[in-house]
Amino acid sequence: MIFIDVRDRRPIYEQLVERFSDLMIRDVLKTDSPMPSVRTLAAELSITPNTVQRAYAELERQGYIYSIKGKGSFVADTKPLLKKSRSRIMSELSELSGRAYRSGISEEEFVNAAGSCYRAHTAAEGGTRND
Amino acid sequence: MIFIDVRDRRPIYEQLVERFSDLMIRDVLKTDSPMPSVRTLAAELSITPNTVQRAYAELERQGYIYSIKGKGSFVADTKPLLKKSRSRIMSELSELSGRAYRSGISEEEFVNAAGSCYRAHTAAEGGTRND
Amino acid sequence: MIFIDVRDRRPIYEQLVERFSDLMIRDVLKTDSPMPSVRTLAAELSITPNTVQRAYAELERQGYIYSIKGKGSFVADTKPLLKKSRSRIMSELSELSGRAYRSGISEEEFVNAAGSCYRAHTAAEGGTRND
Amino acid sequence: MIFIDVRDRRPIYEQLVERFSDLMIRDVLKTDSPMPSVRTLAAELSITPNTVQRAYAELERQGYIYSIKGKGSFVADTKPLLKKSRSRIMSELSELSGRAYRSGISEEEFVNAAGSCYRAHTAAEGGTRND
DNA sequence: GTGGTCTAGACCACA
DNA sequence: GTGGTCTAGACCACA
Repeated sequence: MIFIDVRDRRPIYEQLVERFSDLMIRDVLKTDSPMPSVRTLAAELSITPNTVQRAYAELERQGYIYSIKGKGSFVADTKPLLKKSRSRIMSELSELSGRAYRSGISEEEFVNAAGSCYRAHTAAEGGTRND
Repeated sequence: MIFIDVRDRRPIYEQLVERFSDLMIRDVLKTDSPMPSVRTLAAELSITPNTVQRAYAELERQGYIYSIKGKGSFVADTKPLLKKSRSRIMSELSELSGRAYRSGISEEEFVNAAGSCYRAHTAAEGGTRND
Repeated sequence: MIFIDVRDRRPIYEQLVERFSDLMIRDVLKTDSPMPSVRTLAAELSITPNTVQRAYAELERQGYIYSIKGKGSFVADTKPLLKKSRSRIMSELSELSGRAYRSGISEEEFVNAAGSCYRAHTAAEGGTRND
Repeated sequence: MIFIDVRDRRPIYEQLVERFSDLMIRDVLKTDSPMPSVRTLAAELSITPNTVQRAYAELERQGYIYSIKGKGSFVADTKPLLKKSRSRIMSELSELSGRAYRSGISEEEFVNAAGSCYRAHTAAEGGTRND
């Protein structure tokens, strides 16, 4: 379910954070369901528990999971997170479009770029997701 | 040519920076043409020379104008600036579209939002530009 | 005895939870005395029984009331609840004062703020309580 | 200047974050001045560079320092941070005082507790600071 | 068993 | 030189 992309130049822990948060947002991992234990996942991916731990710590900091000492880590309710994330994206898009306008980028150019940038991500992560 | 929007909650010097850089990017103000002197502009806009000075300092820092002691300020060549600005906008748009994708925003929704955000800026600043 | 503040922007069920828990903590509502039935209270306040139900469910979850099927809801013993709540408040106050100290807030400023914040709540809720 | 308290049960990296942010807020460490390098500080404190790195990462995340790869870490401008921190503390104090009021804690009790909690922190960290 | 911290050391990219 | 990531392993508190 979770794979590490060796060609990806980003650190492993960052990849893990993205993969997991993705699965939660798409509701593949349901609220309150248990995450694999740090050691289990480390063994499965053949990486050190430290790196998994780091990813989990970041996921917890961002509100995607909650950890209970001695019990394990669990998927948090990501709905409020999603809402906040969306509204933030929209406000950044607004700021960005203003700068685009002032840099002489036309509406057509801007909208087209938005579309092709978006599709680039679908392609890039689509493959990984189907594994 | 330059107007201050009293309803705009941003500081005046920031408005001036935006208005001037705008005129340069749209090539209304040509490279090497002289900027109005600090005192002249301050008198015209009925604001303190200090505020104009601050705007000019910021424009110089950003590379939009250059100053020659005893002669005044002049419009810089903004083409390289523009190129850098555009490529930065595109890379931010790419990063943003990835986050949109991962937040469950569809391509259609993202592209539509890009368009309407852009048009919001055209409407808001359109009046100033035609002067 | 129970009023809804239409100007209060919080959801009605949350207001109900606060009003009731308040009355229990101040011992206006005694342990084991019956709560008004869901339908009665809903009619009295001209709100839907659903909202009252939600407030009661929350009060039960927090330990303020207990429900007996077919008989109704009753006020729980709130003394242990109170003790826990107080000790939690004190530990949060301790944590907060540490952060205040480290943010350069003086003892005088902190203590004064504590007092005026407290009085703000007395004023705001004073009216409701006397009814 | 920086010491680790072995009796402190909190993790070392957390102590480091607190000590450093403290020094910045009290303006002992000035904006843009260089932080000791990760390796230097690790050697000085006889701990592993990893732990220092972790503390620096947290300080950067919180906005206290900024790091430039290959150049080092530097003290950030903490003034806006301070302002935000203070306003947050005040709003939490307000929320807390409301809960105190509703838990039957009197104004006098609350204000006194605020004072003695505050003084506890002065005492606890006063000694460390003078070293 | 679980998460969380730390050690001692390696290697990378960047300047 | 600098910060940043990772390994392989130890130990702790908590359940």
